[in-house]
Formats: sequence, C-alpha cells, structure tokens
Amino acid sequence: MEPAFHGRPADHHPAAHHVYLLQQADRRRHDLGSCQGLMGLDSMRAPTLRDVARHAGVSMGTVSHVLNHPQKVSESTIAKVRASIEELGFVRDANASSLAAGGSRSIGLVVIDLGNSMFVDVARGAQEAARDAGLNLMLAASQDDFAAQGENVDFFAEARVAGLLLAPLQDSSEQMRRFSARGRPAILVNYDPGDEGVCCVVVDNEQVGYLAARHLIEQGCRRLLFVCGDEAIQPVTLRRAGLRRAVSEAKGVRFEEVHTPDLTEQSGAALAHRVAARGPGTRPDGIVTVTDTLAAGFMNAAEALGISVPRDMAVMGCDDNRLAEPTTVGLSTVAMEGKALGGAAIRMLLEELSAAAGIPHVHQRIVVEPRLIPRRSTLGFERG
Amino acid sequence: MEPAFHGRPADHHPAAHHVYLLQQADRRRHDLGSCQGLMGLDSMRAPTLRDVARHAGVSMGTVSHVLNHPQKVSESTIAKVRASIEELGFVRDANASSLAAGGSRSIGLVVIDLGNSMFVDVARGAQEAARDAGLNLMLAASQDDFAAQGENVDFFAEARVAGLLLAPLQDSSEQMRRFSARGRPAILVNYDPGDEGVCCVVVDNEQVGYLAARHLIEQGCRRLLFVCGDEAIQPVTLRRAGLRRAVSEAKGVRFEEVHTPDLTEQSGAALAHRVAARGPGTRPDGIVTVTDTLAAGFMNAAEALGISVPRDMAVMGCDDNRLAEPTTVGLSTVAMEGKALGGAAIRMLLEELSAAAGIPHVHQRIVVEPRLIPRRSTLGFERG
DNA sequence: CTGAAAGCGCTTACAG
DNA sequence: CTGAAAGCGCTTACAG
Repeated sequence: MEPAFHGRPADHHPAAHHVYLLQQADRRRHDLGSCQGLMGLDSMRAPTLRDVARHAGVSMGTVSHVLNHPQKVSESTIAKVRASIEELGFVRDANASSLAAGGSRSIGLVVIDLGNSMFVDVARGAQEAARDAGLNLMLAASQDDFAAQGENVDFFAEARVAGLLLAPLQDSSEQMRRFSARGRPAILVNYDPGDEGVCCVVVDNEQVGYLAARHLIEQGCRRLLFVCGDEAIQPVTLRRAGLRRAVSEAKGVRFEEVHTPDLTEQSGAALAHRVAARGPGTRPDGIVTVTDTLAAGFMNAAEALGISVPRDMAVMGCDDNRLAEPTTVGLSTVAMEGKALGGAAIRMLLEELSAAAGIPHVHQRIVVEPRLIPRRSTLGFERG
Repeated sequence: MEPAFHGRPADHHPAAHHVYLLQQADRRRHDLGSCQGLMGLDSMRAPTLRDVARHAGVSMGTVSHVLNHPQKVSESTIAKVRASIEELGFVRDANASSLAAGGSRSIGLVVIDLGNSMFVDVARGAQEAARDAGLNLMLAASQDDFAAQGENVDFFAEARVAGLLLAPLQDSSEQMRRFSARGRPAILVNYDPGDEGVCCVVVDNEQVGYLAARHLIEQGCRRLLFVCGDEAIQPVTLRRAGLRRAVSEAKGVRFEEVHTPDLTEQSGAALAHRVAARGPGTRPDGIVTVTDTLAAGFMNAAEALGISVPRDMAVMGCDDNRLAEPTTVGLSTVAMEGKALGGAAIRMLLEELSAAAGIPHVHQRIVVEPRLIPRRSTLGFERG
C-alpha cells in the first residue's frame, strides 16, 4: 500500500480531489492579483485589513468601522467590505485589535482543578452567562497546583482580558493583586477573602458541614466521626465549624475528629483501615468526610474490610463531586451549585465592568445556599 | 451596622490596614518618579516596556531580550532589568508581543461540551501535556452548540494561537478550514475525518459498541436492545456497527434497534415507558444505550415502572460519563480514556509544529482502545 | 553585548 | 459617511 502522502487511492475520487485543489489555488491567485503588482506581495501571505481595504476600494478606517461600529457606515459600504472580507478570507488579528483598542472582550476564568465537578459546573455556568452577555470566556485549569494557578492568572493579565474570575482553594490575594494592578476587575469564586476589597461569590460552607452532620443525626447516628483533611483549605475549616454546630444543637450525640494528611482517596482508604481496626463496638456509626473523594476512598476500602455501608455505618461526603471515584452504593452528599456560582460571578463582573465608567463600585459578596442530596449511603442506615 | 464601604470595624485592625495603604501609595510615587518629569506621565498609567528600559537605563531591545532570549544578555544587565521589572510591577502585553513576534506560545482547545466527563478528561490530559511542554493551553467549551463551537474556533484563529485541538461531535471541516487557512496546525480529537488531510486522535468507537454488546452476551443476555439515538453523530454510527458485529459473532442472540430523538435522559426515560408497556415476556433482557446519559434516564425511570436492573434486565452505557445523572445501581459502561486522547493530541500537535520548519509533515491517526468497566447494572444479571 | 529604528495589524480621534 | 495619520506596546534584524 502506498504511503498516505503519495496521494489518495483511486476509490477515494482522486479527480474530485484534484479539482478542488485547483480551485483553491485559482482563487488565491485571483484574490490577491489586484494588489500583487503594487505591493510585491507573497501570494501566500494571509490577508490583512489593509488588503481588504484595497480590495474594497475604501480606507482601513472604514473596514475597521464595519467590523466594530457598523452603525457608523452606510449600507452599501458595509456590503462592499463584507464581500471583500469573505472573498479574501480575512480573519482579523485579535492581538492587534486589543493592542490598538486597549483591551479585549474576553474574560478569563482560572479554576484550580477540573477533577472536581464543582469547578466543571462553575465553568459551565460562567460559559453560559458569558455567552449570553456576548463575552468570550477563556478557561484555564491549574491541575490542583497553586503555582500553575498563579501562572494562569498572569497569563490572563498579560492577555489584557477585560476581567478575571478566580476559583482557588486558598488565599490567592498576592496573585490577584498582580492582576488587579492593571485596574481590571477580578471576582473570587468559591473563596471568601474575608474583607471588602474584592467581590466574591461563595457557597455557605459552614452550612455545608451543618447540613451533612444534621442529616446523619436525623438518620439516627449518635457517634459521629468527622474526617477533616488538611485544615489550610478554607472550605474544610468552615465545614468543620458547621459540623460542630449541628452536634451542639443535638442531644446525646458524641463526635470525634480525624485529620488526614490530604483529601485523596488513598487517605480515605487508610482511614477505613484505622476504623476497621477498632472493633465493632467502638466504631462510629456515622462518618462525614469533608470531600466526596475521601468518602469514596473510605467506602470502597471499607467494603473489603467487612464494614458494610450503610448497614453498619452511614457515610456522607461534601461537594457532590461526580468526578470522584464511583462508590458501590450511592454516596449522600451536599451539593455546591457550581453552575449558579459561575453564572452569578459573571453577572457580578459585568456589573463591575460597567460601573468602571465613573460610578463608584461597592464590592459585593453573594452567598449561595448548598443543597443536601441524600442517597443510599445514609438512607439505608438503621440504628442498631 | 455600618455599610461595608464606610470602612472596616475597629476589631479588624484598621491601623494596620491604613499603614498598608500608605505604603502602596508611597511606592507608586517613588517608582514612577524618575520618568515623570521627562515624560509627563500620568502616574496611574501602567508601566510599559519603555518605562522599564528607562528605569534600568537600557534600551527597549535589551529589555525584550531579557524577557525572551536571556542567554543573549549579560548577567549584570539581566539583574538590573529584572529589578526594574519587579520594582515597577511591569506586566508585558501579550497582545503586543504576539503581534510583533507574529505568533504566540498558546494553543487552543475547543471542546463541544463539558457536561460529558470524557471531554473534561480530554481537557485535563491536554492541559497536563501542554504544561509539560511549556505551552499555554486555553480551553473553550461550546455547550453542545455547533455554532458556538465555530465561534470558539474563530476566536482562536483571531487570537493567532500556535495550534488548535478540536473535539467535535460532527463534521467540522468547514470550521477547521477557516482556522487552517492561516497555516496553523489543527488536530481533531475524538472525531475521525476519514481522510488524510488532518491529524486526529480517536477512540475506536466500533470497538466500544463491540465490547458493550459482547459483555452483555457474556453475562447471558439473549434478547438485546440497542438504543441508538440520533445517527448523525459519528460515535453513534460506529458503536452501532460494533454492536452488530458482536451479535453476529454470537449464536442464538436476537437484537433489535430503537432510535431515540436525542441522547438525553428524557429520551432514556421515555424508552423505559415503552419497554415497560410491552409486558415481561417480550421485553429485552439486555440493553445497550450509545451513551451513559440515555442509560441513566432509562434506569432511573425503569425502577419506578417495576423493572429491576440488573435482576430483570442488564443495562450498559457507553462513555463512562461520570457527569451523567447518578443511577441507583452502578452503571456498566465502556470508557473512552479521554486523558490519553488529550495528551496524545498535544504531542501530535507539537510534532506538527516542529515539523512546520521544513520537513514535510505526514498526517497521522492515533487510535486509542476503549476499556470495559463492568459494574452492578450488568454483573447482577442472572439469566432467567 | 547593546542601541536605534522599522514594523507587526489594527483602532481611533481628527479633519474633511 | 469617509480618509489620512498617529499610535497601541512590543520584537527583531541590523549596525555598532
């Protein structure tokens, strides 16, 4: 068989293919013919706005107006210019455009990780709202790496985007400052900076913890275990506070806290071993992990260790992270409404962008309520 | 309580806050002081490369070299320039940079939808590979909208990215042509163009269907139902072919095909009603839906209609789409290895980019094998 | 190793 | 409504 680049086999209609190629070549030559003599153009050079202007017999300013302010141009001129654009296959250079105009219609979204469906939802919600507003949304994911997040923020700063949405897991004020120094607005998503210097859209993470613990208590659990992971992350701290509040409101509920080195499945699995080692009598009857990932690791390991969820023990996660490892039984959790977060963040940014023109902007803080999602991992628990 | 913009309450350390503000102001004045008299600068203007050059006492070319080709500059000059950059808070303008240099180090990824975890995985795999290669990856999601996909492709064409990754669901050659006209490489992900004009990285979708059907047959199913949705989408067509191949290899297996208007849960649920209406004797004992979404809709509706999965009927999806609605019982499926696709696509693009410098590039086609993931929805089936 | 200058492809006052 | 011209902030040969 011939190598692919020698041509297509006969049964692939080589003739039609050839004709097509010739048409392409013809067209190119024809399109640029009028200016070639004058300019000494390389016929392979991509057409610029100047080429369009010459082809249409108007000035560059007029072409630019057709592109950006068509209401300032007569119908007939618009038609003429559009035809030339079409014929030459002109694609404007957004870099030159932004440079000359001093800004772009794009906004950047930096998300810490796409491995948590919460952030995927934020991206989808933001994308939708941005499109509705006629803005371009560019997404950058940081693979759970704080340094990469900083590079992404810098990237958008260098790109001179109109505004930024940042969904971090920890204090990123330094990274944001670098961005905001240019005077462009930035909004925090799912992170509460705790002061009034920045707009933010957050989920009530204290309530997340509260709903989780209260649900377990309502299911009849009386010996709770909170699995808290690394405390440095804001959602973890807040959720823990909510867990405690739920316990303090109930009567006769004991609880203990365990800190895992991180929030991975592995840590969840390791915890299952520790719990199993305890012996049935002293084990907790309800577990809340601060993330679904931990819960998934725990449940999948517990099974093999002879702990049955939910019969022996109810388990709750937090996040409604559908990208966490699947569990044998549906995992009850508290959902974060990421789409709502993303949409609200875009609308907030739009407000700040339009406010930039004179009106003093007051930084806002929108709080979205979380939602309990009970599934089999807790609904099947029966107090023994 | 006072409104937030009147200032912070005393217990927030207002003094420290004030000091901080003053430091900021001082610094600004100091930094720009040296050039203000000469240039009549507005002290609020963001510093440019020219400002850095003056501040460091070198030419703009040298500053540019420090940024882009530090090996061409002496140690001492680099240090001097970097200090000025730091002190002025200079952030280079990527638009100007790309314009002058005639290209960027960014590559674009256009994904049809982030609601299918397959594409999230593609994005993550591509992100990782791009970062390893020192490239920036910009992601644009199209919300399952073909026109939006085209706009995203055009956006990257206008941004003059170095290359493009496109993960569509249908023939997008027209959109790609507009991009490639600039001579920049583009790679298709998860879509096979069927000719040699484009590089692509695809999953063997025929094999996806084959694995799904064979698995059901191995579980003992003898009356299969294929739920095919809209045939216009390439993966659907191929998977259906694979399903048929598996049946033709087996003995004594009957099958029928059903076409749903689309691939949504609602269609899956509607199908459950039709199947339930048939009466137990004539129902299929194994169902393959071409997407997990359809399967989820089916399963969740079937439950309420008195059909028990997997006892009465085994159900398989395709995609391993973890963003599909959760099902009461784990859904068996065939996974697409999106991360591998994304990573391979980036490496392919890098190859094409370096090949651009003279060596004729031969378009390639990488095929990734799918992977069967058996879960409860089929493993619990017992031939009745 | 460093500097002066042309130019990348647009946009936007400014005149007509 | 249209055109000529300055300028956006960089990079890159080209000389020194």
